[in-house]
Amino acid sequence: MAVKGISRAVVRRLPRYFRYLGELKDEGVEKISSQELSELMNVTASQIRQDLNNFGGFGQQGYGYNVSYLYDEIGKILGLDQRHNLILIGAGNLGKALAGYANFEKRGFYMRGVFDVNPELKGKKIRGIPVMPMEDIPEFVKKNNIDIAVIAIPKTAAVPVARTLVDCGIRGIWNFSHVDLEVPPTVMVESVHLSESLMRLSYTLTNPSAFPMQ
Amino acid sequence: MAVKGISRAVVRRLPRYFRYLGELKDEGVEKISSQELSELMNVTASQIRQDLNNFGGFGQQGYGYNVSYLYDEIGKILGLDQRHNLILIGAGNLGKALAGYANFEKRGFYMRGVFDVNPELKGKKIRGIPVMPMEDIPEFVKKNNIDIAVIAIPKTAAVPVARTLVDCGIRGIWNFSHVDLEVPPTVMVESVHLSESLMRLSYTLTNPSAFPMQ
DNA sequence: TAGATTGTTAATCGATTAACAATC
DNA sequence: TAGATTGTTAATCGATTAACAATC
Repeated sequence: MAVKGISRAVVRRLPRYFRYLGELKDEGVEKISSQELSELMNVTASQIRQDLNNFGGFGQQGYGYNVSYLYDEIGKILGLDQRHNLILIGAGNLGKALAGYANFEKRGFYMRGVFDVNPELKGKKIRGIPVMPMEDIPEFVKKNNIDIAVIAIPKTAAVPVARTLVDCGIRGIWNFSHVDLEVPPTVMVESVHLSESLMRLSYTLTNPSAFPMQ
Repeated sequence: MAVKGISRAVVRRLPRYFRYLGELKDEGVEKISSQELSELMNVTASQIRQDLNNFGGFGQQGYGYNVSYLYDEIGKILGLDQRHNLILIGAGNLGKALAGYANFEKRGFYMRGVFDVNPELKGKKIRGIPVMPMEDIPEFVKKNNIDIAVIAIPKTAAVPVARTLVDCGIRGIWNFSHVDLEVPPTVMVESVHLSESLMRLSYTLTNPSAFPMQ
């Protein structure tokens, strides 16, 4: 299933296809053409066909795409058929919000441990998981086969924590701190810079002429 | 300052420039060349110069860019010199995390009201702001000159709320619900689809060959 | 002035769209 | 078979990079 040489632009769009197909599936829609899907998603049918064909021929000429099959296939491409063990670092408001996101488990993401610098939180439970002190991270990651760390702490703390995580063999980091973490090329980082997102909204409000069509 | 015809790619990068320049400024760095900044940010110097020149000549040949001046100018381009009045819709974990983000005020974003469907929350305070019932939204938006609504509620609730907001003249929506909100072209929507972000991370973990260089 | 570095044009690269032959 | 729609190639468009003249 894994295909190399997929452009970033395509990867960025895949989860959105997955979301729309999931909704169609829930609505009981059995088949859809690239044309119909393109109208739903506000993209071109050509782009949909090009994107999907990076991974194989999922459709059938004269028919279209089987919604349920395509949904499953994109899920596999995204690795959602596999289990991932996560830890959360930072049990503040944002961390709690992320840990509490119920759908994660449905997609194979299991929160296994929560860590925080605040000693008062030690032993308290977030979603049934006791909060542990930061120094326990390395042992926990190794013993529990942790793939992904969710970083929801200030940037000054995030940099050394990322180093620790890399040293104990983490594979991926979902980064919410306001810094671009530098890691070896084998470690994948996906950052969500919330303040940058808000600034983009601010830009479009300040410069409405910039996007006349949307 | 507002310039039209700026590409999406440039707008996406602007807040990142702003972040790096802010850090340089805090470190007391006075001037920087596109070359130096490019090494710091892992982009090309050419791209930096092209991006900045969309908005004017902020540099000086033979010298480089004045950090503090460039920081201020990009801030103005992003509209961060202006005040924005926000409301939060949805006082769950994520909503609380967003309301509690202290730096917002520093950038001119003021949280004025919080709304939630849960009657038990009514009158309780989030960051000093009492939670109000959803039906109070229209009056509150109009009376308090609200620009931006932050939507942190499930998608089924988000769709009708967005309609209400549009009807009472909201200018921008910062959308955290898992749906693409459909609004008139005069209303700006910036969506943060957290689950899509996590799926992209999952993809890169499942298909490591896809990004050999980062 | 000489050296450095921008601003900007031209060249390249990559991503999107259009078109159509293949095929169900 | 005829009609529909994919898979895929070719054309277009846009974004990035390279190069260098302008200029501080």
